Amino acid sequence: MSYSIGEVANITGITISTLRYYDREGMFPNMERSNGGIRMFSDTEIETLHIIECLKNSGLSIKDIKQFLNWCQEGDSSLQKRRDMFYERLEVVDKQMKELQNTMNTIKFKCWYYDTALAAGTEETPKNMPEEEIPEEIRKYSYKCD
Amino acid sequence: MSYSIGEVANITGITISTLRYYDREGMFPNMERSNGGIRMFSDTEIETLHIIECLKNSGLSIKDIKQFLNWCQEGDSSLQKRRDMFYERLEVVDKQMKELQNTMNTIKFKCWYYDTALAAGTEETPKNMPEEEIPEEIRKYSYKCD
DNA sequence: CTAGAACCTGAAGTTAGGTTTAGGTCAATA
DNA sequence: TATTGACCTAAACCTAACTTCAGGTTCTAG
Repeated sequence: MSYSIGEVANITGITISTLRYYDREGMFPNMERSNGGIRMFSDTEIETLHIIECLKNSGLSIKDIKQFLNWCQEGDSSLQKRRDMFYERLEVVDKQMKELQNTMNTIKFKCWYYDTALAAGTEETPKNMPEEEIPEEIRKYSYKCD
Repeated sequence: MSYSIGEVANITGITISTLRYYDREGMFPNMERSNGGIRMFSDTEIETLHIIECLKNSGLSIKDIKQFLNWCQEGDSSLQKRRDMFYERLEVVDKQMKELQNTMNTIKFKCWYYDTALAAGTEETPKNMPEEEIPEEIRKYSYKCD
């Protein structure tokens, strides 16, 4: 089964120009072309795109992702490097999740803060509220400096 | 209590040049200067930096964060807009967390995949493994197209 | 009072990750 | 066979978010 660039764009939600850019960067070393020079994406390339998205989300640059894809081309001799890379990503994403949880906590605090302000008609109300009146779940995220 | 730009850089981990850039962009509308023109950050600015980080993590651009900080300057008349913005961020960050969880699942699958490959000496082993031999927790992330 | 560390400004430079443009070619359909 | 929609390339362009540079000022410790 092979797909045109437009089909892949539809399947994955990645734009055509980005797909061509990835190809230019060498992300699809095994992709075939029709006689007329038209790209023929296969399931291999779709899976590569899945991995590219995953590694991008984990904070890797396009350059580093290309490095990983090069290792894949080298075969079993690069297994250790590839394993280590994924374990490193594991740690990084774990940190990202914790940071995002902090972000979420601050946002939840702010949602309470503005709900309270709107109910009272003024920001002064939540701003001056004594700690023990702040809902327990968000109390510790009030982050007051002064 | 007031802090020099260098102290703030130490406290927050944000570089001096970034702090100056934020100031140039108007993120600290109430910050004072010494007679000689030197920036004097207060706890208000430290808290603003905390919010800037939070909103950046939630996917907002510097321009949009500036917009929010402008609303803060307008006082109680902008409470509704500010509330709505935080509820929107809530949704966005919720999506981000789900996406990051997917990323994590793919990475965990790959960790298993490469551990298995290394133990066997070849990638063929995990690649051809029948589904029921893949550990249950990660089985559904194997993402095979072919 | 002087040395040097830390601060200041405006303007130019950098980088990643694409996107757009211009000028074509390919392929399925009427 | 002619159209037309999808595809192709190389090269230029774009944007966000900083960072660096050059040249000058302020502040603090000896």
